[in-house]
Amino acid sequence: MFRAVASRVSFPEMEQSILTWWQQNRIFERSVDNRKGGRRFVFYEGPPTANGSPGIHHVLARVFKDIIPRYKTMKGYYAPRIAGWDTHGLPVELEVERKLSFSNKAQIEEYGIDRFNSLCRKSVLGYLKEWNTMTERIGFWVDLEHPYITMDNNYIETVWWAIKQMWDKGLVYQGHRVTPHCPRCGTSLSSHEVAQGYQDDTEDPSVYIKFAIAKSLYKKPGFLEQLRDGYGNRTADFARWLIELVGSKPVYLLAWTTTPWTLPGNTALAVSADAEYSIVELDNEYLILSSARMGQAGLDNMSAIAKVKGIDLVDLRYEPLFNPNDYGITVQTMTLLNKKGRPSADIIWKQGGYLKYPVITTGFVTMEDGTGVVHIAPAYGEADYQAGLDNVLDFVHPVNLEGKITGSYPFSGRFVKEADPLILDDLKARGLLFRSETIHHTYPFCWRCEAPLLYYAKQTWYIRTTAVKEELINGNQEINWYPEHIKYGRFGDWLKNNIDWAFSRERYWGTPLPVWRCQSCGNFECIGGINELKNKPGANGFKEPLDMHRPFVDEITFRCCQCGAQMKREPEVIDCWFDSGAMPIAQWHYPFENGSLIKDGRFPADYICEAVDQTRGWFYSLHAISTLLFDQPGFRNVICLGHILDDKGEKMSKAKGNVVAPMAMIDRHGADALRWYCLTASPPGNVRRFSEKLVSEISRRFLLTLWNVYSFFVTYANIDHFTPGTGGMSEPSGIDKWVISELNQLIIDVDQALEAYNPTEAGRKIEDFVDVLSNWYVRRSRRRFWKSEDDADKLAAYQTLYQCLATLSKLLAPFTPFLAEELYRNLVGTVFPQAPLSVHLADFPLSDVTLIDNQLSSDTRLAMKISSLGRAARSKAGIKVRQPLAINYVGLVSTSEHQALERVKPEVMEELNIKELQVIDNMTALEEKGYVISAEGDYSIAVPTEISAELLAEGMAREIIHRLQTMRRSAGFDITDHITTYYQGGVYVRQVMSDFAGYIKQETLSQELIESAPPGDAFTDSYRLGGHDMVLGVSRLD
RNA sequence: GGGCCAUUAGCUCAGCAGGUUAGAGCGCAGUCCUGAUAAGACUGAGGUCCCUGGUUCGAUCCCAGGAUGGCCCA
Repeated sequence: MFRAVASRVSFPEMEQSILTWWQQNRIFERSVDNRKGGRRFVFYEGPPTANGSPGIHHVLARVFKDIIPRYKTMKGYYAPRIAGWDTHGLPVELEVERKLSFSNKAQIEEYGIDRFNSLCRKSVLGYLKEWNTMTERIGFWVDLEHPYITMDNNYIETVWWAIKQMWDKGLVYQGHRVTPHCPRCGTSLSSHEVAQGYQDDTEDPSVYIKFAIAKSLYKKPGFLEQLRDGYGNRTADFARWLIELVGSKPVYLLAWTTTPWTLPGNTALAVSADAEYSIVELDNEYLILSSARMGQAGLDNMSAIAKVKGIDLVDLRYEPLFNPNDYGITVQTMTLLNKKGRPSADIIWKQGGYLKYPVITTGFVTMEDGTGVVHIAPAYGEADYQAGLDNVLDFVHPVNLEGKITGSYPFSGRFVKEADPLILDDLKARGLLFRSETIHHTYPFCWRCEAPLLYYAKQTWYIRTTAVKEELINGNQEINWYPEHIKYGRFGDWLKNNIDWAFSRERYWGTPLPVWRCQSCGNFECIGGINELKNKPGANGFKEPLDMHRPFVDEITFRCCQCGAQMKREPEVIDCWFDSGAMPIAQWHYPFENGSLIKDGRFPADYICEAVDQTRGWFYSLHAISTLLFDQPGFRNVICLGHILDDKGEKMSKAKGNVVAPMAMIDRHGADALRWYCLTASPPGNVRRFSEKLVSEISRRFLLTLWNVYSFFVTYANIDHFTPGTGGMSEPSGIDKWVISELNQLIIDVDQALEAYNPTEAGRKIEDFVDVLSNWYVRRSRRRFWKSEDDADKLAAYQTLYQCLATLSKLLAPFTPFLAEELYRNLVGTVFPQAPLSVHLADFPLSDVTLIDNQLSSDTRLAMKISSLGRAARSKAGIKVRQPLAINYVGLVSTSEHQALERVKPEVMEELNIKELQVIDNMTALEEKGYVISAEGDYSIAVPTEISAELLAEGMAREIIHRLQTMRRSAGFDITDHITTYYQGGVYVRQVMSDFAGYIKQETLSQELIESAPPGDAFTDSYRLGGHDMVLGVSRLD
């Protein structure tokens, strides 16, 4: 006997009891351990931060993370999975800062880094319980008892080891980087924070500045000759030509900017190599600007005295607007290797005591705005900085971290925005301001204090990822991306444009940068482990128990191996993306423990899954670190999920109040419903609109339908004491063979789709199958289950439906683990004691291809099609299906389908309640005879509207049966109860009752049909059917 | 400003080497069936396949340009 199954079900309650059972029997652990001999399947969990409540997008990710390893486990793979928590980083610090109402770094230092970090440590796992509850409740199987945690000493030690590896290969260096900086908070902001603070319609100056060509320099005796030696004839000849052209009049390059305060930092002007530039005369002076931009600069009607290409202007020298040497500002040269290989020329300039200030070309000069001559200040823009490196420009930075001008300028000491008008006044007085206006544009502000952000070059530690750029790109070839376009799209482009990874942060709560610097000679040393640090000569400052975080690690010093002075740690911590990217090794404390993990198959991952925003986050850090350390990608297959929006297509945010709480959704609809929604509602890579309506719809349409089939099966199987695997010979009918054929095809389809990391397609196939199982197989086979004879046909029906449900439980196990378990334990567990205890310990079903019958499949499709058309025609004619009809005629275009129709004829006849079905060529003739025709595509069907008295009587009998059945149920009788039926009516009713007595008795389990008023205790009702009044009554027999 | 993705019925989504009449579910209107019953089936209404060009005998599909939305980056 199966456990009785009610047709009504609370999925959340059912799931809870399954959940408890799993925990009691440690099913997850066993599902993993059982497969220990099998091939490894490696899944990496991208660690979330548990300092906030999990959202619906986390559920989406976890469902997709879960399904593949579950499937692989059932396919025989050994797939241990470890949970992980990301615990470091600015978001954690900001959360704590908010709690303490801090607004800048000075307050943190004042408060004490130790106290601050201990609050971070407490705060970061504050929502761990909620996360674990959610994770377990949705059935995401991952080892939550032994998670990796990025703030653990062991984890940090591996990260140090990784950095040291890179250090030893010369891949770690200190350089400058331009970052968005909040002058009020005194800190850099992450790109995420910057994105939050853009304000449209910000008013800023829009000014055109004249940069004077350094004529006096060119006129110095011997200078052009020197230039010719250093830079070649072209540069010298062009300079000479220009000087001669303008004669005694001054000549200016006209540039445009919206940030006058960056002008003192200007050290170059950029032009577009291919663009045409005009030299125009105005008020006894000459201006050079892009021909295409003259209109916007107010020079519409000017005619050029000469036109040149941008490339001609390159290396032309101009006078600084503010010579830094005059204002006490240090000039640095951007020291990286000069890629152009012309050191000699720079030496000439420097020896002459001249500033460099050249015209250069860059790719980013546009003709969209400005003058086609772009002001370059390497200290104040990322592109400018890069241009500075490429061209070995001078570097001038007269602004401090509070955003105030330094040096001895007339506007020194002012905040940059306040300095803007003073700078313009100064330039105007010297005749260098060509035009001054204002514009409205988008500009970033600090999201906390609303100060305008300034882009500064700051000192930062880098990992030279560009050194392995080719390897990164080649490694990407081996990764299967789902959806595919990410591979050469977003991710591929990112790799193609790879720049070195600025991985240090001037913050507090993070993995400390393991670099010590000698306070005397400046020698750097990188430390790759705790023992290494302890064994350093003169190592000092350790505290037990060891905490590798700041400020404790800052206390540790040792002796410089070069000069013997004290080595102190550099103050930075590292980017938390490095932490998570190092998880393949750090979760195992490699190489201090688990030294074999690279060789024993624990690296790389076979599968990872996160949302699309991780392309530049975890996907990249994982790929980069794996490539840097082991010269291979860290993962082989990745599902990249789209984002979730609310039902109106808007981003979910706490401020808007449209955030969906996953647990509430699960409490109402169950985890399986939510899982099924996530897996099948839309392709994983797409943006999706979430709405509770869709979840409940899925629950109704799919889960409840399946449940009803299951409940139907169990109810009748128990009545008939059906026990799978026992009993005599069965005789599978056509429809049995058909559904078994569909089932075996389904196994193939689902298997292939999951193998191809496409759960959505796999799920949709299952949906289709359950639909036809319920609405064709069960509906059409129902009578076979409740007929009274226990024959081979009935047995076949039970065996068939049993096989479908038992197989479905296994196919569904990775998708809806709870419902699958419920089905399996009741259908399989109760009957086969030797079978695996849980569906999740079972093997994935194997298809028997010999049972797949394509002809049967297409025949049945035809039967469905014709039946559907037949019902449509009846509907049009107003004839109920319950009314038997003598004949229907079918029109078919394809002659091959004539035979097919012959094969399914009995089924269609039964489905349409007709006595005969014939193929006919000429439909129009029938139409003239009053038949009602319904047609679609190549198919048509005709139904008669005239019905014989005999058939009408039969229809009446069926009508009466229907009423009696309804009464039985209303009276509360059991399905198997036998009854006595009473009736009263006219002659016609009496005739029908007697003509169809056997049929009526059989269908309604009536012992007798008695024509009399029903006794008082009978359930009674009166009807008017087809114009005939009658009273019916039913009473139960003991 | 650049890159990627999406745009098909009121909503959520399928679809198509380019091929006659583009589908499903929900919702709506109507009908039916029923011992799966707080289910189910059928029918109907509902479409500029985002727009404009191009390629083609033929374009929802391929190409170019544009619009809108989303994401990433500036």
